[in-house]
Amino acid sequence: MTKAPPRRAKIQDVAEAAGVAIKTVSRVLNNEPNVREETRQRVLAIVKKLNYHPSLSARSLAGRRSFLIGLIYENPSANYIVDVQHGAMARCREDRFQLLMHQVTGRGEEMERDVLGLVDQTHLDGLIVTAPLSESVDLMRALDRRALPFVRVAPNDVPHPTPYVDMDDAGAAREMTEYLIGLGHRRIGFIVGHPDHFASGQRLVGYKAALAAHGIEFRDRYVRQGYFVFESGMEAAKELLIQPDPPTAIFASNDDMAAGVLMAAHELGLTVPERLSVAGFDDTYIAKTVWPRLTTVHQPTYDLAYTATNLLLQMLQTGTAPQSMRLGYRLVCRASTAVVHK
Amino acid sequence: MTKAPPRRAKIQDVAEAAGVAIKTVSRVLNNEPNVREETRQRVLAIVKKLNYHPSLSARSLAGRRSFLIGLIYENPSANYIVDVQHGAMARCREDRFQLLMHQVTGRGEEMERDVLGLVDQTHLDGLIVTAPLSESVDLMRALDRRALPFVRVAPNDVPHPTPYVDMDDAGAAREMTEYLIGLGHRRIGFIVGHPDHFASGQRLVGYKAALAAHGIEFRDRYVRQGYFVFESGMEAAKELLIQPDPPTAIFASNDDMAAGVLMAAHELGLTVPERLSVAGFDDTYIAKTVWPRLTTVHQPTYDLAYTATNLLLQMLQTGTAPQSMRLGYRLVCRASTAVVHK
DNA sequence: CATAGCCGTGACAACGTTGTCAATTTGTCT
DNA sequence: AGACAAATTGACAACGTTGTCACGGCTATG
Repeated sequence: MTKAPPRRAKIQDVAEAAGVAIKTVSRVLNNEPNVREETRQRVLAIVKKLNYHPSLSARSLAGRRSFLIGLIYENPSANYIVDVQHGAMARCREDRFQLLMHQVTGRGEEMERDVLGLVDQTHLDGLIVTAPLSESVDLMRALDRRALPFVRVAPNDVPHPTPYVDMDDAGAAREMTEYLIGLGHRRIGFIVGHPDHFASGQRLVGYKAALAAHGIEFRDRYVRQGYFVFESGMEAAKELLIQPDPPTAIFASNDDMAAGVLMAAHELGLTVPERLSVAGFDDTYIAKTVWPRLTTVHQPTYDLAYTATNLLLQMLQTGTAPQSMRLGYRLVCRASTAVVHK
Repeated sequence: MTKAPPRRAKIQDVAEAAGVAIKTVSRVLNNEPNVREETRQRVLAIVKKLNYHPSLSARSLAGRRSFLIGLIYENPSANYIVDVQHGAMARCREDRFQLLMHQVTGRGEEMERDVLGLVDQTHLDGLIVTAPLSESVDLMRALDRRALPFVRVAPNDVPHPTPYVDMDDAGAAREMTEYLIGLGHRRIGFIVGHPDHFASGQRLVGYKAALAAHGIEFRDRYVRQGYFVFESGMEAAKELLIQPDPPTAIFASNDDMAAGVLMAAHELGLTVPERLSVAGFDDTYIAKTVWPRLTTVHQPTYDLAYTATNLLLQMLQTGTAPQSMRLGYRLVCRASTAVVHK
C-alpha cells in the first residue's frame, strides 16, 4: 500500500522527453544564449510537466559555486537582525541563492576561527558581514586569503576594495541633536553605543557637532558609555539623572538603550516627555511599543541589507567590485520628546 | 605580486599525503568502522595539516543528502523567531548541518507552493515547521508525498506520525488566570491569539477552565479577538476598557499584545498595576522592556526549537520517528500585576 | 592443518550537473 | 550556387565525494 518513492526527475529525463541533449536543457535552465526559441519552449514545457528542479549539489560541484551566501552577525538586537535577515533573504530569493545565517561566537581570534570554519565547511560563494565584525582588519585579511567575495553592511573606516553599504550616522545624530536643541534643550545627555562599533563614534561626532554649531559647551558629565542593550541604557540614564543639574533630554545611540532610559525615568518618577525628553536611534519595533512612543532616527535596515546583498550578487556575477552606497535616514518624531520644561 | 589562488585541498591530496586510498580517508572522516587506529591518526594529522574540508556539494551528490535543514515560519514576532532560530542553529551546529531559514509568504495554496518550491529547489534533508504552518493538513500531506522528514515545533491537534514538541498552553493559561484570581480579580479580560494558531484556542481553554474552577461566570464581553500583534492588543484592550463595569485585569495571549494593552492603559490614563493588572504570554524580550515590566508565562522557545531539531536529526539518522515531547513553562511575576483595586 | 569468517584496505563506478570543443545546421554575402 | 560566418546542438570529460564489491591477511573453529 505504500506509494512508490517519488523519484526526482533529473536533467536526463527532461532531455529524453524533449528529444534533446542534456546540455541543451542545461542551457535553457541557465538562460544561456544560442538556443532556438522553439527548442527553449519545448524544454520549458517538459520541465514544468515533470516538476524538474536541478540538483543544487550537482550544480555546485560541476559549476564550482555553491549558490550559498553567508550572513554573519555578532549579537545585535533581535528586531534589528530580523530586518537585516529579511532584506538579504528577499534579494537572495530573486536570484535563487540561499542565505545561511550564522551567529558568531567569541571575539578576536576565536571569532575569526568561527567565521573561517563556516567558510571552509560550506564553501560559500560570498559573505555578508555586519557590524562590528565588518571592522576587524584581521577578519578581512583572512577572507582575502580565501579569495572570498564579501560586502559589509555597516559604516566603516577600514580601507578595503570591497564595497559596503552604510548611512550617515554622524549626520543623523547631528540632526536629532539639533532637533532637541530646537525644542529648547541645552543640557542634553548622550549615551554612546558599543565601543566596538564604528557607528558609535560617528553618532557621538554628530552629537558634538550639533552642540558646537549652537554654541553649547560639550560636557563629559552628560555623556555615558552604553553597550547597545537595554540594561546599559537604563544604568547610564540613572547616572545621568541623579547628578545635580541633570539633563533635560537624553539621546541614546539606539532604541534598546532609549527604552532603558524610559524605564529609568519611570523608576525615578520623571514623566516623559514633560520632565525629560528621550530620543533613540534605529527605529526598530521597540520604538513603537514603549510608552511613550520613541522619537528616533529611522535607519533603513531592511534596505541596507537588501542593497548590500545586491552588491554582493553583482560582484559574483561580474567579478568586479561595485561602488559602495550610502542610504538615507529620516527623523521620526513621536511622543517621547517635547519642548523643554521650565 | 598577487598570491597564487589558494587551491582547496581535496580528498585526493589527503590520500596521497597519507599514503592511503581516498576511500580510507572518507572512512576516517565519516567515522566508519574498520580503519586501524594508526591509520586513522595518520589521516587525521594530514587533514589538519592541509586544512582539508570535504566539499559539501560532492558529499551531497554522492551521499544523496544535502546536510541542509529548513526552518519555515510565517510571520511571528521578531523576538520569538530569533529564539527559535538560535535554538535550531545550536543543535544543527553540533552535527554539522546547516540551517536554511525561510519566511513563508501567502496562505493556503500559495503558502504550500512557496514551501514546496523551497523543498524542491534545495533538496533539504528535513524541515522544521513552526506554528501555524504546522497545522495545515494540506502542507503535511504534500511533505509526505515528497517523503520529506519534518518535525513540528508547536502544539497541534493534527494527527500525523511525525513528532512534535510543544508545551501545555492550556495549563499555563489556566495557571496565569488563577494567579490573577488569587490577586482578587473577578472581572478578567482575555485577548485571544491569532485564530490560525491552535495554541490560541488552548490558551482560551485554560482561561475558561480557571474561571469555572473558581465559580466565576464566563462572559463574552470580557473576551476579544486579537492577532498576536501589538496593535491588535491595543485595540482589543480599548474595547474591553471603555465598557461599563470594565475588567480589572487583562490577560493577553502573547507579550506583544500585552504591550499593546499597556499602551492602551496609558492612553486611557489607567495606571498599571494600580488600576489595571496586565499579563502576557511567551516571556520574550519585550516583556522586560516595557513599563511596568510584564508578568507573563515563560515559554522555553529556545529549548523548544533545540529539542525539535534534535528529534529531526534523530529521525534522519535512525530513520524512525521518535516520541513527541512536551516542555515545561513557568509563571514570571513582574510589575504589571497586583492585588485588585477596590 | 585446512577452512570459514572478519578486518582493513583499495579500485572503480556512481551521483547529476556544467564546461569544452567539435559537429551540424542555418544564414549571409558574392 | 558557393563560400564563409554564425547559430545551434551534442558527445564527453570533468567536478569531489560515497557506495559497492573484491582482495589479501589474520584469527578463530572444526
